Order: sequence, then structure tokens, then C-alpha cells
Amino acid sequence: MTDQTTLDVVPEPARLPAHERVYRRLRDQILFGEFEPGQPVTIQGLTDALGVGMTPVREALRRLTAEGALEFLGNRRIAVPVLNAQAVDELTFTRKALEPELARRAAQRATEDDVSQLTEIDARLDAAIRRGDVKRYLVENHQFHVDLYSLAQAPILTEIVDHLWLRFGPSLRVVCGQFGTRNLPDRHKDVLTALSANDADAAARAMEGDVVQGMEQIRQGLM
Amino acid sequence: MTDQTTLDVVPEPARLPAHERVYRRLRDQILFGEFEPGQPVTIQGLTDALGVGMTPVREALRRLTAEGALEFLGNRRIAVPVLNAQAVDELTFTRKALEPELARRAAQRATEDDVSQLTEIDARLDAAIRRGDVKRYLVENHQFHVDLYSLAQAPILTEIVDHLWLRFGPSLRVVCGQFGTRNLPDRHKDVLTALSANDADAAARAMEGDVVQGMEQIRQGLM
DNA sequence: CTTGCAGTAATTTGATCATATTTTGGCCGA
DNA sequence: TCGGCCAAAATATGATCAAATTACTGCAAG
Repeated sequence: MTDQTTLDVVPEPARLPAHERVYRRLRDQILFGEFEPGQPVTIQGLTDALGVGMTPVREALRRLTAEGALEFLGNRRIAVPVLNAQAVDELTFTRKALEPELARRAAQRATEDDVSQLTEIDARLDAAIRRGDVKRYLVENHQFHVDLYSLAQAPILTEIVDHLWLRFGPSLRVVCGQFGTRNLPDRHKDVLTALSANDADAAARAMEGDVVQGMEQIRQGLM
Repeated sequence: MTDQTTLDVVPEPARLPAHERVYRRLRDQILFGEFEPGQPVTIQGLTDALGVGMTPVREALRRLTAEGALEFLGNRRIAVPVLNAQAVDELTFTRKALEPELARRAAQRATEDDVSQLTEIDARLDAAIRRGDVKRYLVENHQFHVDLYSLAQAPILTEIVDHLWLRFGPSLRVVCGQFGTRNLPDRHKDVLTALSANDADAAARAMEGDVVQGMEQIRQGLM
């Protein structure tokens, strides 16, 4: 009896390789703000903490640094990068350039089922905001975008955008820690409307709004 | 007395770690078409060929796959991805979205020295085209863009674009192998003119032209 | 007598490799 | 064609070496 807790669409190997497990674990921790930006991490510390050899840890770290989620600080320390104004500017530009396009392509393919699935996620997201549950908000928000972009069937664009999220994710958490979830406007409703109408241009516009609003939040948080 | 052959701004460790050496070597080989797209590579094959342990090789491969330069083929093989029309489309979109912006920012900062340096590279590039030296053409072409983008002082954008180059680099080689270097129009002159005039908009336009032309070449090559 | 500092020792961390273990693909015979 | 065996490759660990950071100790100066 394998531990089939969730219904895996892809018949994932029951036992993922250690480096993959380590990668996913660290990625989620970075993405949802369980690592403070700047807080140093050591390879050996992780091998101890995760109870796994150093080779898988090294592989996961090498991958995460390649994706921009971590950064070598020269002096033998690895950490989540601390964003400065310049970095936020670059990330804003790139997100504005790519994510609306993903929304556009998703809108052309979205079925009713897809939209209702996304609507459910968005409802959970709203609930998390009302509850003040930051972690849950971050998780659902991320899931919303990931699921939406998967509709676009654009693997390269999606991968690039995934990596962008790894760069600003930690800061999103910091911002929420400062300001709470109260005044987090939810711009997803416009996106959903555009999707169900298969209106690609409207979807792109709505997504740009969401991106701008999110990055503005981060920009304000870092001063 | 340290071996200060070149004036290293960054005091690079005289002896690079093996995983870094392996990474750079493989990256260059991928970038300049010494690996056929689709041709499988094994970890053990590389450890034998490069005379180095498997841990550094694994790290380099993990990094390269994260950057999109390599791809796991499921059945225990790693290879340079073969681009299909869809992939070329996505790469074209992303390059058009990002590289003109880098050219724009470079134009705002380019000094006369910078321009003359780039002009030299472009001259060598032209020479390589006339000589029919494909490898050298690819190297100089890449160097031209890398040096140009480094002027933009936009580390994140630059890194993302670097990774894009890893994705289409191998196909560029294939195209040149098919059509030779004869009819490779050089759109870099417009870029250089715009740079020396510090005309950001013109630089962006010229770069878009270069991108479109290059990707069009690739698109034609894959059918 | 206290305090700062330099030089050294000890511990920590990173890098690499050799080896053991597990998984997978291919091949052969029924 | 199918099932099982074999070989090769990938995975993972722990040991070893090197480098660097940290901690410590003793000396000298205020």
C-alpha cells in the first residue's frame, strides 16, 4: 500500500530522488517566506537538518542558485537574495513583459472547468486574506498563477516566470509580515472574468494590473 | 608573488572549483554547437571524458538543466533540447520582450570606449562570416551581445537572457551548418550607431531587428 | 588592572572522490 | 510476445582533504 494521499495525475515515481525532494522542500520554503532574505544557509547545516547526504543537497542548491532563488555571498555563505530597488525594477519589467502574455494565451484555451477551478482557488485565497493567514494567502496566490499559466501551454515562458516568482516570493512574505493581509486588493476577479469570456486582451490587461499591484506592494515594503 | 597574469577586478581564485570548470566547459560546448541537439549524454560518460568525479558533474548538469540548456529525456538520458516551432515561438517572444530593453539601457550608459570595443568584436565577427568560420562567428556574436548587455547593468535581466541564449544557441549552429555563413546579414551596425548616439529607442529598435532576424533564421532551419 | 590586538590553534564548512546501493534498460530464452 | 535475468547507469553516503572562519590566548599599551 503506497501512500497515495493525493490523486497524482502523472504517475510520479512513488519514491522521488532525494535531490528532488530537497529541491522541492527548499523551493517551497523560499517561495513562502520561511527563509528570511539574507539569512545565511550552509550546506552541512542542511544535510543535518534534512537527514540526507551532501550530494543531493549540493545538487538542490546548485539548481536553486541557477534559478535565482538563492545566491552565493562570496564568503562561503548562501542566502535568499535581498532585493534592492534596482532588482524590483527589473523584476517588475520582466513580469510585465511575460505574465500578461501567459494570461493571454491561457484565455484562448481556458474551458469552463478551468475557470471554475481557478475560481475555487481564488475563493480560498480570499478566505485566507480575511482570516489574516499569510502563509495560506501566499500558497493560494502562487497556485492561482501556476494553474493559470499551465493553461497557456507555453513551457519555456512558464519556466522563466516560475523562476521570477522564486526571486520575489520571499519579499512578498516580508511585505505581508509588515502590513498584514488587510489591504491586499484582489485583482484576480478581472482575470477570471476575462478568462471565462475567452477575452485574451482583457486577460492580459488584468494580469498586468495584478503584476503591477503586487510589485508596487513589494517596492513600498523595502524602504 | 601571486600569478597576476591579468588584472582581475574580482580576485578570482586561481583554481576554479571542478564543478565550475565542468559547467563552463559544457556551457560553451552547448552554446557553440559542439553538442548535437538530441544527442544523449550520460553522467558517467562525462566523468570519464573530463577526468573528474561524478559529484561535480552532477552539479554542473543540474545547473545546466535548470538553465534550460539541457533536458532530461525521462529514459535516463540527458540531451540538448530539440526545438520545435512552439519553442521557437516562445523564445522569439521572450527575446523580443527583453533584449531590446537591455539594448535600451546599454545605450543610456555606453561610453565611446564601450562602443569601440563592441565595434572591434563586430569586425572580428564580419571577418569570421567572410571566412566561413562558423564556430568563430558564433563565439563573436555571443560575445557581442554579452558585452553589450553587461553595459545595461541589469543583472537579473541579463541572467535571464543568458539562459535564453543557452536554449537557442545549439540551433543556431545547426542552421549555420545547413546554410553556411554566406547570407548572414549583420544587423549589429544599426545597434552600434544607436549606441554611439546614446539613442535608447533606436538601440531598442535595432536590437529587435537583430533578434527577429536571428530567430527567423532558426525557424527556417527547423523544417 | 583592564583592554585591545595580533597571531595561532581549533572547529567548521566546502569540495571532491571512491564506494555501496538502487534503479532501469536491454537482452535472451522460453 | 512476454517474463525474468544481467549489466550499466544513476543515486546516495561517508570519508578525506583543503580552506576559511571563528575562538582563544598571551602580550603589550594605556
